[in-house]
This record gives sequence, structure tokens and C-alpha cells, in this order.
Amino acid sequence: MTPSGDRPQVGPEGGAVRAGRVTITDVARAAGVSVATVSKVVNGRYGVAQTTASRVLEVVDQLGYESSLVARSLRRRRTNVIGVLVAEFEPFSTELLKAISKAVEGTGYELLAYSGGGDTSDRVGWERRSLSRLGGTLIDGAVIVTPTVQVPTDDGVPVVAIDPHTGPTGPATVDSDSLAGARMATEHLISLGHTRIGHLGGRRDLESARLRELGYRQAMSDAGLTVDPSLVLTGGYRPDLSDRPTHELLDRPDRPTAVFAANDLSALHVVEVAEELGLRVPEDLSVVGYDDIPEAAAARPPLTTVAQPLREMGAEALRMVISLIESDAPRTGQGHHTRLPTRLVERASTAPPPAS
Amino acid sequence: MTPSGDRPQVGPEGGAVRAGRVTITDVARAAGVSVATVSKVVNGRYGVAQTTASRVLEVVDQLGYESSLVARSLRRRRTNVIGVLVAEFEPFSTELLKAISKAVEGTGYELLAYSGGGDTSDRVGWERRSLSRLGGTLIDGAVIVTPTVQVPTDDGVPVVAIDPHTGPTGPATVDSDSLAGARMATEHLISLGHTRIGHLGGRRDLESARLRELGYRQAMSDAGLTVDPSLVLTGGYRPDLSDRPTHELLDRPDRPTAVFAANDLSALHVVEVAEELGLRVPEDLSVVGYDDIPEAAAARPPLTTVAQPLREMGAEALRMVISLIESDAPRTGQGHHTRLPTRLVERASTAPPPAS
DNA sequence: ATGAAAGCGCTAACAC
DNA sequence: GTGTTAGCGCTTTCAT
Repeated sequence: MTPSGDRPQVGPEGGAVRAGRVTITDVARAAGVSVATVSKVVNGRYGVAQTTASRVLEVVDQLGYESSLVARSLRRRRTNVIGVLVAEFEPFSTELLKAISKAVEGTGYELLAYSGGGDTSDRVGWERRSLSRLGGTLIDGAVIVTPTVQVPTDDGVPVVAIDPHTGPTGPATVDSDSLAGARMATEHLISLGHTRIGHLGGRRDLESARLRELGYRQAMSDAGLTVDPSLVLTGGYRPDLSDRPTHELLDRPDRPTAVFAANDLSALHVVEVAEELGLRVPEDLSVVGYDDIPEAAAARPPLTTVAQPLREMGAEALRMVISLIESDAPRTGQGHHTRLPTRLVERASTAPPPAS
Repeated sequence: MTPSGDRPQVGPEGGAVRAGRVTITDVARAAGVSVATVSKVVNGRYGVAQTTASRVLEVVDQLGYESSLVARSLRRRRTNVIGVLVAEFEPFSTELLKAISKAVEGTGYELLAYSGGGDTSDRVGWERRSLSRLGGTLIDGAVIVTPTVQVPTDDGVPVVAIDPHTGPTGPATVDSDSLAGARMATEHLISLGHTRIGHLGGRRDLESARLRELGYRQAMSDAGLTVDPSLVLTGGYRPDLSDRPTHELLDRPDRPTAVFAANDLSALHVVEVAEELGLRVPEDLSVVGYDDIPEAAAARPPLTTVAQPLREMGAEALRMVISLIESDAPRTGQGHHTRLPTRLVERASTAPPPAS
């Protein structure tokens, strides 16, 4: 058969004209060798003649062949891809993603971010699904952001959880010191003279949310202040879930003079609602958030908040998965835990309470 | 064989205890049926007895089985996953990602973001590689953010490019009106009284960068101002690449009184360098950026910039890929192009030039 | 109603 | 050096 026999047509720019992806079979046929040989050449294995190799490489180039990650990962053990699993791409997870992306440079790994929690139906347990769908094949390891349940450590790939479901137990985790952060936030409000302080809590299933509420309670109690139970509500870390509790907090004559929200997104929503109600921030109401996402500094007024070291947390989580991937030590149920410090960032959403 | 024979061990909480992922074979074995039957049940196909189905489902639940995206996508046509391909996760691409993530809710698709440009070696052409690696199998369609080359439209999955390599030609694209935006930015500086205005350009391979420079030149020329060629440099949309040209702009006695940078990231770097040099922004130097990422509003001073409608752009791009995926019309080389309007956001990084 | 078998694109043993 | 073969986990005819 003539070499040009049934080789896929090649356009003027060297791109394949035939529809669909170029597969290893196309390359093999065009180069007149077996797929196995193409595979060897592409993967730089030994045992291929110089001349064959260069001919194959030429065809690869001509056809624009690139091996399918999917097919390859099904067969191979390693893919050099690390998964970042999130419920949804919102400011917190994307800040982490930026940090991980920066840290991944030069490591030889690529990043694949997957949002599996889209459907409201599986707001809980999405990480298990995502992990099962991708793990063991597509990705060598995973960083899971704010999982709703404890991630299984024994089955599948190495996993590190950021802002985990549960505290220092189970899989490897990275988080920041929510207790201290929440105390700082609350103490800041107290030092400004507030005594009637509300708390808009986070996701009840997350350790971080529980610790932030605890920090708030401790600071109040340490200052000799009693907590009005009707002022402690749950906003689920989300603006939409925060709407009703925020109104509950502000639609009343004896409303608090300050609110500590468990994250920036819900704090920002408190500011919004306050303004709809004709309350000025910070003159009539002080608001403190948590996280220090860029949106917090960008808001009007700029939000006072507790900064989590998101860059470091992302970098650390990446370091940890990579080390888990590369050490072949059997994974025990008990992972390593890193907790990083937080700090208060005073901006313009807090001030002394109205004279009244 | 007894049903309990070689079924994988199940732990107290129903989680699989054996290492590795639970595969369809495990389920089949545990349920005492064939893999084909399990597949049918899992995919809700007809032709399975009620009792068999419920038994299988029970085992699925018990073992926590979830089908592998990889294996499934290799065999099937559709995966209901849309890829967002970026060179790197930085503020611009992640804003788009947030927008697309918001828009994807309720569509039945899931999002997979892949950063393939990690290695500096392939700063150019990463999108071709990523597309080849994922396309045709893992993802049903792709949104590519700022591709470095023209994306092939004929081979593989439907593609929409945001801020494309080339203007309205080739694949479907979404971008914003860079020409008008750049004119607004420059006119704003001129109206403040600036005459010596520098331009820190973007990535030369992108249409948007060329249009922003053109808009700058048009506004200058319309105002009867001449452009000093030594004041028009390229920053490549990146802080690191902007460092040298920024110093070239500012380390001189006859430095400009204002700089229009082609995106916020490089504008922010100009502000940084200016401050290192002891220049106050905006008193000694005015700076305008482009994009309006959250970091722009969060900066000190808050950055005057040209806002791109990133939310709309992301939503529109998603709408377009989905419609391409769902219409089985053969893809022509010529896609649809949407160009959205920009607007000037005046903040505190611009002011009249120093009296001198 | 169920299962056996082929095959998606690829890699890894093993044969020639 | 190179090709043949098996098989990764899954879906899909096609027999039974």
C-alpha cells in the first residue's frame, strides 16, 4: 500500500480536516506503524528505531495529535493531574483556586477544578460523588474545599480537605484558626462600645462555623456580656440563605447595633439589607465579616473582616496532596492537620454604636 | 454461590472498606448479576425486573458506587460536562468562571475547569493541547478563555472563545468593546488635563490588546495629542511581564503624568512600582486599568478602570456552547460573535496632572 | 429479563 | 525493533 493510501486528509495548515479527534490509530495508520509503536514514541519509551521515531513524530505534528487524557488515565496509574473539588465557584473557592494555581507552577502537575454541587438536590455529599467520578482514574489526588461530609480516606486517591466538615480528625486538613478569628472580630466590636451584638452563623455542618460561633460566645462572655439567643442565627455562608435571618435580625425595634457574620458573602448581604432598610453602615449598624475575599475590600463601605491566609492555605493543601501522592506510605485514616493564623482587618464597616 | 460469597466487605457505616474505587464489577458481583444489568439499572434503562433493580440499587447505595466519569465518557457520546479552559487561574479567568458557574445552575450541565498553560514552555498553544486532551471524550463542549491561537472549529467538540485571539472570525466568540472602552479610558485622562499619557499594552496575540491600543491612539489623535512612541510599551496583561516596561515608563525625567494599562493586573502593578519610586497615585501619576476585577475596587487607591460585563460575558458564552452542543447543525468554520458594551468606572487612581 | 461480548483510546506485557 | 494481545470501567447491541 502506498504510504499516502488511507492516511487522514491533511489541510494546508497541517490541521486534520476529518471531523472528530485525531486518535492514536489515525497516527499509526498515517505513519504505517502499529499503535503500540506510536504509544512508545509519544511516551519516549526505549526500543524504537531513530528513523521510525522521527517519522511518527512528524505525523503527530502534522495531524496535531494529542493523547486523550481520558483514555490514558483509564489505563495508566498516574496522570499528573490534581483535582480541586468545589461545590460551586464562588469567591472563597476561587481565591483558593488562584492560590493553588500559583503554587502548582513548576511542580509538573496540572489542575482540574470540578464543581459537582450544582444541583440543589445534592448540596450534601457532592464531594463523595465528585471524588468517585474522578478519583482512581482522572486525578492523582484531590483538594476538596468545604466538604459537607467527612471524606473517606481509605478508598481511592489521596485527599486534603480545606475548611473541613469536621475538625482535626480523619483525612488531612488545612484550615485557619476560626476560634481566635471570631474572638478578634467580636472583641473588636466590644472595644468599640457595642454590647448588643448579633451573630449570623455559617454552615452548621462545618467545624469552622461552629468554632466561629463559639469564639463569638467566648468573647461576649469574657466581656461580661450576655448573648441574646434570638440574635444568633444561621446564614449558611450564602447570601440567599442569609436573607431571612438577616431580616429577622434587623426588622425589629431592639435590633443589634452590630453583627458579626461568619463569612464575607453573608456579611456583604447584611450590609445590603441594612441599606435597603435605610440603616447606614457603620453609623447605625456595624458589620464584621470573615475570610477577606477581594470583594470585602471592594465593597462600600469596605468591610472590616477577619483575614484567612488563603494563599498559604491553598499552597499548603497542594503541598500536602503532592506529598501524599508521592509517598507510597499506605494512607492511614488519620491525616496531617495544618491550622493557620488569622488576623483582623479593620476597615470602614465598623464604628462605635449610635449614641441613642 | 451464596450471595454473601465474595461481595466486598462493607463497613459499619456502609462505606466500602476495600481499597480503591468501587467499580461496576464490584456492584455486579455483590448483587449477583452481570455488569450489563447494573449498567442498565444505574442508567434507568428499560428491561430490568423490579426486584432485580431494587436489589442492585441497594447494593449501589451500600457500596457507595458512582460510575467513573472517565470510563463512561470513553464509551458514551454525551457527558453533560462543559469544560472551561484557561491558561491559569488568575482574577480575570476566575471572574469568568464564577459567572459561568452561576449561569450553569439548572441547565443540567456540570463544569470542569482545566488549566493547561502551567508550563512556561507552552504559553502558546495550550488551548489546542487542552482541547485535544479533554475534547471528544470528557467534555461535550468548551469555553476557552483568552486563547493564544485561533481555535480549530472543525475538529472535536463545540467551542466558544472569550476574548479571542482574533476578532470576529473563525470560531464563536464573546468579547467586549475594547475599542470604545480604551477610548473612554483615554478620554477620561485627557479631560482631566493630561497630555503626556503612556500606554502599557496587553498580549500582542490578542485582538483585545490591539484594539485597546488603537482606542488609545484614536482618542489621543482626536484630541490633537501626539503619541510619544517611547510611551507605548507591552506588559502582556501580566504583572511580571509589566515590570520592565513600567520602569521604562516611570524611571525617567520626562515620564508621563498618566498611564492607561490594558488590564487591571498590570495597572495595579504600575501603581505598585510608582509607589516604590516615591510617586503618589493619583497626585503624581494617574493610572487607569481595564476589566474591573474585584481587586481593582479593593486596591488602594481604588482603581479607575473600564468595566467589562464579565457576568454577562460568561453567561453568554455558556448559552452559546450549550446551544452549539444541542443543535446538531454541522459546525461551520464561522461562528457567532457577541460583543458586549463596556463602561468607565471612575475611582480614585485618576486626578488632574500635577501643576508642575 | 438477563448476560456475553465488543469496543471506546490508550498503555504495558509479551511475542516475534 | 516492532507488532500482538489483554485490559482499564463502562455502555450497548445482540443472543439467549
